[in-house]
Amino acid sequence: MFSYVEENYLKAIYHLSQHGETSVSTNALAEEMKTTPASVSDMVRKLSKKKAVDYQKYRGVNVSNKGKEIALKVIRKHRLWEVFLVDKLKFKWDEVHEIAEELEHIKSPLLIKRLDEFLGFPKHDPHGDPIPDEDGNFSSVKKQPLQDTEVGAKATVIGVDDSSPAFLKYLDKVGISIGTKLSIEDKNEFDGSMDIVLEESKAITISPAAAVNLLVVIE
Amino acid sequence: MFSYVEENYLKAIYHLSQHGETSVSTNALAEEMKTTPASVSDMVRKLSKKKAVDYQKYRGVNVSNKGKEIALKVIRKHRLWEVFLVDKLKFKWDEVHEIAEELEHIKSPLLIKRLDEFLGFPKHDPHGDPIPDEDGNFSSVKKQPLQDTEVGAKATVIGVDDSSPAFLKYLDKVGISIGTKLSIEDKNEFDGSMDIVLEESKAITISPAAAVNLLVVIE
DNA sequence: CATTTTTTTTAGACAAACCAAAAACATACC
DNA sequence: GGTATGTTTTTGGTTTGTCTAAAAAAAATG
Ligand SMILES: [Mn+2]
Ligand SMILES: [Mn+2]
Ligand SMILES: [Mn+2]
Ligand SMILES: [Mn+2]
Repeated sequence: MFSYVEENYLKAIYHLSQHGETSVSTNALAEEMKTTPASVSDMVRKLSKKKAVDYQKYRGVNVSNKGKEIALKVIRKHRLWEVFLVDKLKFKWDEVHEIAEELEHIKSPLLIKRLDEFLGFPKHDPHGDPIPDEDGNFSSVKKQPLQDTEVGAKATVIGVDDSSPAFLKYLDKVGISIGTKLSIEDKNEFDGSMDIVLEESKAITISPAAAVNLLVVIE
Repeated sequence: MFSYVEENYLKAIYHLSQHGETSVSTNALAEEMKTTPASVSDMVRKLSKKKAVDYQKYRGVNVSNKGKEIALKVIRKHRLWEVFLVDKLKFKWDEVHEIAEELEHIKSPLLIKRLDEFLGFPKHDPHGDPIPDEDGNFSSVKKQPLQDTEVGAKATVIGVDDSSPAFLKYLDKVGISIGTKLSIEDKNEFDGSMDIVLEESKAITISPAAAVNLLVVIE
């Protein structure tokens, strides 16, 4: 029905539309998919013909209900496999994304049902992202970038906005993981960096680049 | 390096060459791959250019050392995933082949290493077939079709030569699985059927069609 | 409203897989 | 040894999926 490339496009469109604007531009999508706007235009027209996206020329794209369903199924599979890799096969959280990119395209729905059961119906993946259920529903708490959190607040890390190994390794190094509690001590006007204290009283300073990608929930 | 279709071809060539003749004919391969001789000729030429098969026109194909290595890696992955599906996800032995056909093409070698470890380094898949190690070595006991076994012999079922759901379901129904011990009571000249008694003293008669596909080792 | 930027279309390319029909070949029988 | 027979290869072509450079069109900007 849908090739794995088409599935990847739908996932990317869904992702970008969640993140930023209502409508996803051709150029933004081209950058995300590491390809050219012309290729994106081609594919988007194809997906539109298949009713997987809503698309008006020059107006950007959005997943249709059908497209959203497909995207969420792929996301569900991706995240469940990530849990499997970390919980069962002892991978580290920065090692699983690439492998899950392949596994997410395995078709069998029964496989995913059984995998979900085997993993104990997890609600979040190793990066703190929620796992949609079979119907595409998932609970979302109102998380925010650490960057946007007030001085004096106490917060808990519940996710990351950048799952690159570089960032995840950095977090490991400074001692931050999903569930880490922290308090914001100060923001430095000069360079936008933030002084925070982790639950075990460890004091660190983190850059704005890190702070925008660290998602927290306020206590 | 090799597409999943190429991997499937190599697996099929290896399989046919193990089974029957030294050299695999175009027609035999076409039948196995459910395609036409013309397509096979095409692909075989391509694989030959890539040094994955030894091939002389009109003389049939064989996997090269390189091709054998690839085939055995795919077979290893296939069988490990089958063990995973049956042992961990509670699939039945007749349900796993299709899914493993997809999973066997996932690339990460580390994934397979960890999976092997997670499964406790199994030596055989759910159908009794040996799982090659990382270097492509596997132990093979001298199994034979039940068909070729003498009246009066006692034997243990160690594999099947046909993994189709139809056959596996039939075996479930009559109470035969890997490890079942049985004794051969009689062969009926008339239709080639065999009377056997299973370990729990259950007496059954099985057709030649079943007997050729049931692999046993004599005690 | 004119210039710049963004987006789309056009026109073409490539690669992987597939197949029907024609041609070439091997070999087995007379 | 010649010829009929079945097998294999080649030819020529299709489909699907993806990609790009460059031209054209639309939108945004000042
Ligand atoms: Mn991921
Ligand atoms: Mn993730
Ligand atoms: Mn199998
Ligand atoms: Mn098997």
